[in-house]
Amino acid sequence: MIEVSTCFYITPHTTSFIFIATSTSTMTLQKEAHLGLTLSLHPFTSSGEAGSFLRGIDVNRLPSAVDCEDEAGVSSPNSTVSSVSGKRSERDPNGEDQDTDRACSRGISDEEEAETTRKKLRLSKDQSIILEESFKEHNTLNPKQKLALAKQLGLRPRQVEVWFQNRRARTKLKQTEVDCEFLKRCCENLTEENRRLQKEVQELRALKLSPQFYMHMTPPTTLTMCPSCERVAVPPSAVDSVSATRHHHVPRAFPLGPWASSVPHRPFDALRPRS
DNA sequence: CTTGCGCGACGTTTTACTTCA
DNA sequence: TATGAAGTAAAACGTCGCGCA
Repeated sequence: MIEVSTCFYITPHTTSFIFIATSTSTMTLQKEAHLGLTLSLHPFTSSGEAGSFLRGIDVNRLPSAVDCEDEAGVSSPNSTVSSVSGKRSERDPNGEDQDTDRACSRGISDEEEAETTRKKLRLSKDQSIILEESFKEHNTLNPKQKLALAKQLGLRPRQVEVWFQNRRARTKLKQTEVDCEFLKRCCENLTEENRRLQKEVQELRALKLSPQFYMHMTPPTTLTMCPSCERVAVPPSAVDSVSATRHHHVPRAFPLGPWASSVPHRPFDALRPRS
């Protein structure tokens, strides 16, 4: 069993937390590693850049990666075949189709095969690391950087370009998933809060209908009201720090009791749907 | 204003690989 | 154990829109 610990930070607006993934099989482990950006959004950048935080694991030593490494190695960077068309001048017209067995089995020539298929390159571990490092620095490349990186990796500039495009897409997808999950939780929390407040309203209304019972009681609670917007503020203990700081008005305290109906604006108006 | 070019975003296709029956 | 179907991640591609010269 191999244990993978991955730092997982959400957007700056959300609480950071640590995600611990325990992989019980090489498959799971490899998938996490291939994802690279999985659960590893950069903690403090607004752009949501992601980088792999997998540590201490030689991903490409896993069986599948080892198998493909020779083929995808830096020594044979042109093992891919670009597809038929392509307006980009960078596309390599010299790609050779090495999968002749498959071509023969389908009864077509190598040349035809080369023109109609594309061969996918598996990047080596070193190539992936360098690309990831580069992506962490800047998630887009100018032509000069692209050429330099391609030269360093032994890849074609087009391949580097495609890798960055796909990497940006993956980052965005992951960020969307994270945001979606966060909004889902917000919605759940608000629903629960709404339910609680509705119940409170019912209880308060019930109390208001029976003042003779209520008059002998001391005010049960203290609400604060904002003198500017004249709305009741939630007690500080029940509100998170973000919302508390967002409310810029200085609230004043007033007791709540059966006389509360004299308050200019009914405190729970905010709960009513706007017409 | 039009045109051509380069680039990024996005959706899709294809390939390599793993799992499982 | 071998094998093929199904599923998945990622490399590669096509297209569109935008900015710029």
